[in-house]
Amino acid sequence: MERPVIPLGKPRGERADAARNRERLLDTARGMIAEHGAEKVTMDGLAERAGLGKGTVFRRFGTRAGIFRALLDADERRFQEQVLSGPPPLGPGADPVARLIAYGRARIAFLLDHHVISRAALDRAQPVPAGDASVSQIHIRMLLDLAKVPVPDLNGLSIQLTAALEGPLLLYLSMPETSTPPSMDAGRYLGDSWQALIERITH
Amino acid sequence: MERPVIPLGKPRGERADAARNRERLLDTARGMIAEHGAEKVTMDGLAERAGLGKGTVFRRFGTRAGIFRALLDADERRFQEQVLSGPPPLGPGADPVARLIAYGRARIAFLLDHHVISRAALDRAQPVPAGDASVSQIHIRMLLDLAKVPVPDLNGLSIQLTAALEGPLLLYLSMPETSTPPSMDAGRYLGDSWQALIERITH
DNA sequence: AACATAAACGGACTTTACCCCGCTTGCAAC
DNA sequence: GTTGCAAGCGGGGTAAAGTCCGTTTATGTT
Repeated sequence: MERPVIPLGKPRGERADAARNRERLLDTARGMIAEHGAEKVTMDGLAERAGLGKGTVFRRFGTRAGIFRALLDADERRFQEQVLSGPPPLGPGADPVARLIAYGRARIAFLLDHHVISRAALDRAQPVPAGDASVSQIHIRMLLDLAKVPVPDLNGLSIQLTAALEGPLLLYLSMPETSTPPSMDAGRYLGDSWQALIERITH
Repeated sequence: MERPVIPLGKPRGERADAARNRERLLDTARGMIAEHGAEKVTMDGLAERAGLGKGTVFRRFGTRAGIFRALLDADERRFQEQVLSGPPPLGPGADPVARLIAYGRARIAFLLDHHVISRAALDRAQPVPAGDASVSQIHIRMLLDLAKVPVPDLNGLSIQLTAALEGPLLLYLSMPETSTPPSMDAGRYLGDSWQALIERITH
């Protein structure tokens, strides 16, 4: 009879059908991207192919970009695991400068791998899939701190380094010459540049 | 009677009415942005308010983002004039490192001023209004070269510095703390960070 | 098992970017 | 002034994003 004063210890987690449908939608989206490219993924199309209503798709992901962000999140989580507890030099254990360099190279490879989805996750209404960049930024700041880089403003530097790392790929700033899609060469090129930048900054 | 082999020395420049209409559209767009913000500028609305057809708007600017790019271009040109032939330290005449710092500060101020339009000019189909970034990049590369910064890859560094400079504002990467729109403080903050970064890189 | 309720669902509806194509017009050559 | 025509114009048409709201359903409670 009596109603507990605070009846919601947990906000009553996601319903089972909802979870199932989310997976189904993500799978379907992956399939559509593989088949026809990210550009061709429409909300109607996705809904229909997944056998669900359009309203459901929007309820789940809010916006078109949201789908791609969700897709990224999964891989992003795996990436972070490597960074947080994988083997050195990416993971903990190595010299912070070496880790910074390794992080940059790994991140570039990751963004290169995911650049189609990353770009599709961009959204002029809420442009930065904040998760990605922030995590990079926090990690970079931590490593700079560990490396004892003497700099007046650690926060500012980490913002800029994050931008220097992710900007070229997210903004698709000019690769060396070509305007063709990024290749493995580009990864090597950007990785080397990153290393040079870090070495220069850390003396 | 005889038809010249190459009758089109010049591709017959823009027609007078077209030029007039472009100006009219840009003015109208500026007005609408000032009144209701960039988000509220729709192609139909713009066309109607300018007393023109929707088709005309698209013929002129190609895409919605194109309008904002055109708007930026005008101011961008004035900015570049300052950089190319204004007084030092922004213009020529000062020490390259000082110019690099001045350029960054000026650019940050410019982007802050125009951040609404800049952001609106972003377009997931062709994301970087290539003009802006490239010009920054070329200028930065030139100054780095003048400064004789000994770096294995000048091009790579200039790409990264450009991203470091423009990325935070274009991507709206996290400002210090707030998620509120960028303020003058942000400009100072980013400017100081930029200066520190440049000083560190150039020893 | 029946119930209450919040969450999820679906699809019609609205809005907006962008395309198409027949009509009009500025411009230059005669 | 007439004429040829490429360029410009306009507005109806399409497709896709995002909103709304009435209906259905999972889940915790009695």
